[in-house]
Amino acid sequence: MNLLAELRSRLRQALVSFTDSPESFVEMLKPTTDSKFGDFQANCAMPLAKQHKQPPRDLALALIAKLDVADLCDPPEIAGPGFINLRVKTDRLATETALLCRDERLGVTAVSRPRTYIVDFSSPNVAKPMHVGHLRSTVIGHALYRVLKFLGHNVLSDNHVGDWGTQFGMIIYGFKNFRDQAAYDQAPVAELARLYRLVNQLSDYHEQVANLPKLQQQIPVLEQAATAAQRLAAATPADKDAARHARRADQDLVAGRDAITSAEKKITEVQSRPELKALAEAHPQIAELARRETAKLHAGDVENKRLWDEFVPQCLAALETVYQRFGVKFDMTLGESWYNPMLAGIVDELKQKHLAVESAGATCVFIEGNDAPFIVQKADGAYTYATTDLATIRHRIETLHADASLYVVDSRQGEHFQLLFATARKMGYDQAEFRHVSFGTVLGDDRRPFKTRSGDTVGLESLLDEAIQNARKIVDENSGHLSDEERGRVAELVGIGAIIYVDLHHNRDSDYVFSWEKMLATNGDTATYIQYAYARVCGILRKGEVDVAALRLSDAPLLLNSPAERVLALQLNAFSQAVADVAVDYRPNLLTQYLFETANVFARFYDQCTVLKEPDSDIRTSRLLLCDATARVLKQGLELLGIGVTEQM
RNA sequence: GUCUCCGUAGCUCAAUUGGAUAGAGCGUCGGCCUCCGAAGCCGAAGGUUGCAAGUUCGACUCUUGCCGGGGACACCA
Repeated sequence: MNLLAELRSRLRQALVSFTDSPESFVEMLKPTTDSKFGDFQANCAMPLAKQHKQPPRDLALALIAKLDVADLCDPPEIAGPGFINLRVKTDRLATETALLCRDERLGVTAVSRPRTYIVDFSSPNVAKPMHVGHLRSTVIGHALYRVLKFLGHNVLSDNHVGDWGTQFGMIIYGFKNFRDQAAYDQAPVAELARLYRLVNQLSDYHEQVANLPKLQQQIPVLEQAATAAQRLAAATPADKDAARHARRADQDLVAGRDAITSAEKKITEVQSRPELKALAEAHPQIAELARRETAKLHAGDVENKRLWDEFVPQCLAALETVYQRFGVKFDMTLGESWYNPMLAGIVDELKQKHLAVESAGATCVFIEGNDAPFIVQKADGAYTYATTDLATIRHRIETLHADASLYVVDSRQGEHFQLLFATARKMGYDQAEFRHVSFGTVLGDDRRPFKTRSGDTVGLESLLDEAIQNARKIVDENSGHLSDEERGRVAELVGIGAIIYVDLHHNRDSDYVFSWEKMLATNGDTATYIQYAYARVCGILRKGEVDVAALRLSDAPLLLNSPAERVLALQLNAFSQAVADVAVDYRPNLLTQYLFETANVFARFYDQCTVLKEPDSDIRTSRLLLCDATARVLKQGLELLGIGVTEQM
């Protein structure tokens, strides 16, 4: 039984004589913030009292009189301004826990009305190797996918890869002009990645060379503006606008100088290397030519399409190896190219419905309240990712019959999704839920957003390798009892688990600072801590040669005589709620938090209650039941997050 | 200029969406292995939640203003 849900349901019944809309008050029943207040607290008496113009404690008293929880709780107590504190009867907790220990799904009941969810995550550009910037989408999306599925929903994961954009023009251009055939034969994807970087760098070089004079000319202007603004601000100290302008002008000047430094750096990088310089000089129009290759591909050029057909499967296969290491599987990988045939139809429909209009040569949808247009066709006739995303929505709703579509994408794309969803609703797709499950940026040590262009980005593969290597060192120090092969397997679980956990345990809205130290940590609030707790429970069951199947089949009672046992039992009963909470607002960190607490509560239990050495056989059996259930909760919970466990480490 | 997000312990982050004394981890200091796995447990120090007003029984959370920072803003996805 989900105790919280049950108590809320009881409260709902009690509330009918106090309010017509009990739901918001029902949700004010929560686990206590401090165990001295009992197990659950209802905070609804205060706001209700206000509605009824009564003293809150009086209202709390009246509410308690209507609240039928005698079978579940000790008599409710009123505390402070009108908090109602509930403490679950220990014998009732014991019988509930006994049931939980026998339940295959650990108290998590499947939803009564399953929905069809599409979870859209990871979605890298197939032309470039994945880097740490792709971590969050992949890891968060995968966790949500597994949680929703476990809750009984019908869930499809979709990797909406970028396989049709300008980057392929660059690769094709690079392939035609710069390829190292031997390198390509040996490691095609690496060679393609090199070609992409090369073409990108050369295009960038010419752009910077062209831009630099303009940037330099601007400096005196900016300097003048800054001094003038400062003078004005100094002359009128009370004028806040003047002060703000002065600061702004200062910032603009700094930004202008930074732009020059950055441009100069890019230019010298090419010029300082003769072979690069020669290539740059030989290909002055490279950016335009690469764009033309893209256009030819889109127009159906035979040669470019042949190259594309050759490249894409190899790129996808390379991505697949990374996903395998993370244990991620997609139900579909429908990239941009897949929607290509539908794009013209989308634009036609938008025009027909008078949703799209022409503006400056481009076809745009304007959403009231937004200055920026939603461009569905560029002036040159090319479609954009806006068009693709609309086609994707149509497919998901008309063919896949999705009730909800989750886009696990960087928060920087918030405006795009706002416009996308608004446009989709105008097109008539207004029944389904569209949700941008946004997440914050991964920052560098300098607290600045991780830049992909800088060249210093950490590849996802090397991140994994490093984590596993580091874990291996720690495993070697700690696990003399394991064979070489077993240690390798454990190091992989620990290393990859650490990475996944670091990402998931942050609130997804927050930015977080990438740090090797934290990525590799195996103590504290980490996956390793929980995996270790799991291994310790398994150690008990193994040493005791416990037949867990028989144990679960037995009708042995749960005995909760010591505080540590009671706390553990309560914690295990909260599993179903923790899983459900993740799905409410798509927040996996609620589950990492729960699992860390569970492991922590178990560690205290482990410290305070002997199991195998317990002389009283009833108590021993009861504790073994708790151990078994703890192991299963930890394992199930970590697996929902995409993290594996091992019985020995 | 418009829009948007953020500011919490030395560091990295939470805070059940308005609840009781703001919590974890790391780091620091101090205890605990003749006892089921010490990758562990227990304890201590560490805070004017950027600043100022307001809303109310009650504010990290909501409102306004200010300070500081990130990000997005017409043809890249």
